[in-house]
Amino acid sequence: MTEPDHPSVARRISAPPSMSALAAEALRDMVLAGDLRPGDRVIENRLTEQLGVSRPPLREAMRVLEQEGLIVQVPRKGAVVAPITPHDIYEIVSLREEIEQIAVRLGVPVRSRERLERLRLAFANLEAAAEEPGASRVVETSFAFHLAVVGLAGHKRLEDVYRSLSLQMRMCMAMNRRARAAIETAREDAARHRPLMELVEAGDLEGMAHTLAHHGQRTFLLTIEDDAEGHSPESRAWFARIRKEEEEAMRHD
Amino acid sequence: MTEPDHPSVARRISAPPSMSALAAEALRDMVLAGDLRPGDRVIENRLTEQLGVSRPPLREAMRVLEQEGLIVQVPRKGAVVAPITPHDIYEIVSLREEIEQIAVRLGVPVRSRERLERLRLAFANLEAAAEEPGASRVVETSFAFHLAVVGLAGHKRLEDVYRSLSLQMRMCMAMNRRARAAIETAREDAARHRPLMELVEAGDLEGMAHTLAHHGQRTFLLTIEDDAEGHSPESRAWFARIRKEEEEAMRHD
DNA sequence: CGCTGGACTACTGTCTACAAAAGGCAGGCG
DNA sequence: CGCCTGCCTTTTGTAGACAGTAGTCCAGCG
Repeated sequence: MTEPDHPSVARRISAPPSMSALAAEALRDMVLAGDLRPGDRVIENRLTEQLGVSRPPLREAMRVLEQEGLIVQVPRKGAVVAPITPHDIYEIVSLREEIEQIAVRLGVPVRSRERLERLRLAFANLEAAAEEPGASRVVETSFAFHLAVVGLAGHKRLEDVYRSLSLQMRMCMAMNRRARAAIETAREDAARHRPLMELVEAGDLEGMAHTLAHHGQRTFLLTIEDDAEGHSPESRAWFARIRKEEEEAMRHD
Repeated sequence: MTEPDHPSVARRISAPPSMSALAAEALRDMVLAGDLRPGDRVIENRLTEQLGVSRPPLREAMRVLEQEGLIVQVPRKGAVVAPITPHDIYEIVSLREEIEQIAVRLGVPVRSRERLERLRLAFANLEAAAEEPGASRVVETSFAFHLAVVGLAGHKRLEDVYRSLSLQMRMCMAMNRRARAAIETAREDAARHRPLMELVEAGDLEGMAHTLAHHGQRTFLLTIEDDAEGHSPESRAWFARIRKEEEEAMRHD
């Protein structure tokens, strides 16, 4: 008779705090907070004593981070935090935007009550965070809101890709020395979410697609230098186009 | 003096045959070949002696397969080959198609010589495989050709997602008892790749986008039952729409 | 003074072993 | 006869240790 306990309650626990999951979360936070910057080596032994876990769970965690695109593993060399070139920025932002468009096209017509409710909750959180003095929660809740918009489609695979891209984007924001500016922009950007929410409630598909286009770029454009190395032909063209559109939009304000 | 060996040649070996990679490949082949069917449990101990590797590399391999969407891990229950519902089919095929559209839109205008060359190679392989009696290589090379089309965009993240979706699609094809029919369709479908290739050479963006739309569906529609369980509202609507479009297209032939 | 060869260091890849938890099965009791 | 409970088996999660390889640094020679 060790413990009768409650054999049924364990069923509800969807997250038995496995060391791997904990390690993954801690590692992800380190990257997102900028403690680990792109290009930094990720040494297993160092991390194990730093996080207080053994190597196997840490390796699992690194696998997760790799899947999320935050670190890359080189076969016999070890792992590094994913280096970010302008081309990567191009990939992340352009794909992210495309996915938002797809999600809206697929999800808005459905108007699932449950998913709409989740979106409203995310919106409420966002507004609450915008009121707070600290700005860190603004970034987090803003990303959560966008994720909830994509979630309207009820498309798991689409959501997974979007989640990864969002994480990579946050890593980029943490990386850059102009991150503070980015956060401020995010706060100002939060005000733009209200009209978006109204379009959702109205079921205005076209309006949402239009609003979402170039919505994230504005925030993000400030976080990088365009004279950095690692440009590809398409990324160079893309940056030029975005900047021009941005200037145009500024004139209209 | 153990071995002077050739310390320089090892540099060129990009793939030191790590046990994990080997295990991943073997496991993937098992799933794609239908030896492991969706819903089957993936027992670690059984697989280790079957593949002749130890548990750690096998776990790494399972992580890779999970990332590819071929298996799912339930925390304290073990792993199973990803079960496929009609809703999953909807997700896979619809997203795959969207990505092809994006890739063409981004990639065709660039006309990178190197990527075009890769595509031509894939096309040559496909034509060669279509001549052979065995049909297995037709499926493989057909998927490779489509991947090369997506590769035109030079968008790594887009390609990765596409690769995953293709693998899941192949798993579905292996799963179904009407797989033989699907393969035959793929062979007939191979003939349709020639006009697509010509559109690429001509740089006809609109034409490609139009040709790619509903291109894969035809092949794939045969591989599933529409009366299966696991439908969602959107998947049901999607199936209905696709079937109608398909019938329409048949009439035009 | 520069280059090349070798040895060293430190990291990753792999394996064996242990502990804990969940599910299945059998036996007993109501 | 059915249900509940306790044990057992199976399987995963975790830990620590070992070997192999790649990169680096130093010393010796040209």
